[in-house]
Amino acid sequence: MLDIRLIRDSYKAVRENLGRRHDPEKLALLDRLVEDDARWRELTGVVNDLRRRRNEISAEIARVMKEGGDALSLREEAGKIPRQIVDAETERDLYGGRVRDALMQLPNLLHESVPYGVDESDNEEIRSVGKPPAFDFEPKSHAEIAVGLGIMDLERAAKVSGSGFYYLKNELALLDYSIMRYAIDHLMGKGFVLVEPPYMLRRKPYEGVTDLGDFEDVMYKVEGEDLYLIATSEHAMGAMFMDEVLNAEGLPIRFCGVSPCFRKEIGTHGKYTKGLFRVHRFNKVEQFIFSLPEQSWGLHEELQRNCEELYQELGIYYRVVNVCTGDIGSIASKKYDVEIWMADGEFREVGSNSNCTDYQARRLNIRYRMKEGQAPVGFVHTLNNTALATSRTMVAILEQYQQEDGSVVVPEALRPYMNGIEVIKGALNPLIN
RNA sequence: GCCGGGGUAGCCAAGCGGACUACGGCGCCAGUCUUGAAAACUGGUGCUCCUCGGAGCGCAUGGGUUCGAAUCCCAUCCCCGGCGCCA
Repeated sequence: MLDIRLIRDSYKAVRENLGRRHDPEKLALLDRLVEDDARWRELTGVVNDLRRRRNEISAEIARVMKEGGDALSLREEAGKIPRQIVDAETERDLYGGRVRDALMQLPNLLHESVPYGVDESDNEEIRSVGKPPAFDFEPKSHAEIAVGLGIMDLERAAKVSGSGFYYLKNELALLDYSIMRYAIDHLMGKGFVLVEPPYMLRRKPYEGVTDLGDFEDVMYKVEGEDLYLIATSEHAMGAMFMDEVLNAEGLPIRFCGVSPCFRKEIGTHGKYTKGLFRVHRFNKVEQFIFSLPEQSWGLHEELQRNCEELYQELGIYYRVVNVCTGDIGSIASKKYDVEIWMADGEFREVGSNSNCTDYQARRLNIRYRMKEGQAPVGFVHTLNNTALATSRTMVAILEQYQQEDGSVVVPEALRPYMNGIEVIKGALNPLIN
């Protein structure tokens, strides 16, 4: 959420910034917001005047009655006011509600270093690390490999749950847990606090962390309850300090969240959906930071280094892009995506790293104070980064570490977590195909 | 799930239809004093709007009763205790 006062004071600059997103609807929304806000302020004055009249007369009635007098005519006059107040309030609230709704729909302001562009083809490649594996055979997709090894079953998952689900077995299930433990150990070693959050959130905190459109396209709602399955632990961790004031001396707070992620993936037809790449549930280890405003840009780079270390130690070939103004989404002020190289020669996103500045914090009312006992001075900044999403990391490992015979070499960094398994051969469970 | 008790400012806490302009304390800020600090004393300490002098709002949240609600009524949420159920 943007600061209404910033919009009032710097309308032109805000409009120009939002204009870089190639979304004319948002600009129209902004213009309407400014008009509605002016009307709201006008009506607030009217309501205040009426309330002042009422308060004055009520005080007069109290005084007269205390002196044993009869306040009949005053009471009659006072009796007319509530109706007027209700009418004026009703109109004021109409505009107030419109202002609030518009504020909740306006995206974050973009950082100046975000490249200008229309869609993902305009994202700016910053660097690539590693190199494509030198196969002297025709490489297979991860789905072919995993099904071939008998360590993944998509058909039976589709039978009972529909497409986008999977059964993982033996080495691949173990690989999933190994990736999580590997990422957890890496981040805890850097002082991140490990958090296993609630897997469901109420609507109100959820509106604070995400785009409202996600309630239709992304999150699963629990029937008959005010609860939504989390699409990422980012959401549960961001909401954690809702309506609180944090002490500056305790910032930044670094969290390492681990959870399953549930996503409807509505509107993703036509995108790459094979195998484990785009699924309705996967596990993820997430970095999340609450910081002071002046710390967040430095921390954004720190998160990026941390997650790239994870890919580098795994020996995965990847590249980093600076996501452009047309592709960045509404919450982030700046976003880096990490994309892995896949066996068909394409790079695809495995994780992203966002500085959300004060956008989520203002929606969630998470402020900070300089010292215990002092008044809050502003909103914290929040940052989130996919350390490792297990599903897509497994895609990278299966495709980049595959061998001609269909087996897959386990990256050395994961072997301690894989009971020492060096090569996945799929021989552990011969009776189930 | 049932029965009690509760939710008041950053924290603790009083008030329980009209002088509430929400008692008091802690913390915090400023001033006095001091070489400096502490202590002591004095004042301040939430949000919104505008015509910067004010006004309005604020007692978990949302409704209602009333000329007037922190106070009475209803609903919801959360916390504590007891009972029930349970991995």
